[in-house]
Amino acid sequence: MTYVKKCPECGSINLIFDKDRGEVICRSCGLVIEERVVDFDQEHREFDSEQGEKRRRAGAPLSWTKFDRGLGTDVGQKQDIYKLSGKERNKFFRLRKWQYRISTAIERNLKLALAELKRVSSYLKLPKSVEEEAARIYTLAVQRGLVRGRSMESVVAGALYAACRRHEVPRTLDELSEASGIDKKEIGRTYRFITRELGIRILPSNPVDYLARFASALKLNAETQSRAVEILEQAQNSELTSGRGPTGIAAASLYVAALLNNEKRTQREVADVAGVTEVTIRNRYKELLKKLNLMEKVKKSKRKLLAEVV
DNA sequence: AAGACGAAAGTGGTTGA
DNA sequence: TCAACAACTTTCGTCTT
Repeated sequence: MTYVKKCPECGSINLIFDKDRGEVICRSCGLVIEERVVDFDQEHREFDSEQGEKRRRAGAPLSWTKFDRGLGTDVGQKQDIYKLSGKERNKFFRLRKWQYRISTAIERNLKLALAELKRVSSYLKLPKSVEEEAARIYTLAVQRGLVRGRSMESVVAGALYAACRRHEVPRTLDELSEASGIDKKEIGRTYRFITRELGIRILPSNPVDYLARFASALKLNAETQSRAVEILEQAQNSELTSGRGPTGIAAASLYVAALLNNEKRTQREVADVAGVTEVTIRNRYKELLKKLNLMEKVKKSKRKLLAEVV
């Protein structure tokens, strides 16, 4: 189990992993390359299946979407209890009670919250990796006491939004709002709050990430979509994109691309799927025409349309 | 009649003193 | 903490197709 393949000092590939000390050492020059390495290999050999069974210790993979990360034990499962009697049984009930008490507010909160998280995430058809990330963020937020004074649901939504952004599968605040039933502004607020408090850095989302989804919602063909990507790239090169809402830009690019490819959609239609207003599309669209010298192209394609009709 | 366009006023958030 | 500010929205009247 080695991450390092070559010794940075002498370039030798003759490395040895000292399990007891947790170090990777170069055999040629003696340099300690990595300290405190955790050995993930099995620490035993199996000579037959019986030994394997006995020695293998494994469980379900760790998951942040379980409130105790998939670990955990319940005291006293039904069948066990009836095998016992009297004193022993009382002992079990006492233990159960204690466990219930010990499972703090944090854990109970997590249980509920993660259920909610799964609900929203499956509603939005988010990939597993995003769900895991969101669960991690939420868990951190709970541990830091950031949920206090905020509704659990809004923090869940905020965590999901952040996770989406980090994984470059952005959903709009509107979509999140619809899925979770939380006000858009509220989600935005908690999102900003928890990312700031947890020091999560998030790149401004790229309009391109929205194109595919919007295009399919508008039933535009692939050609139009790639046209929109081109337009978007030109726009970014002309610095038309900074400081603007990414959804508005994506929407305007699609609108123009649709015009050019004779697949016209109304501003209203595009505006609706992108969750912006027609006015915003118009503004972006105007800028696109002016700066990218697409004016003639659009007019030309309009003339062509007319000519075809006549 | 529907869509596109543009002006004007309002909203929520950021920034900088 | 407050005011200035940019982006975006809402609303509404007008023009075009």
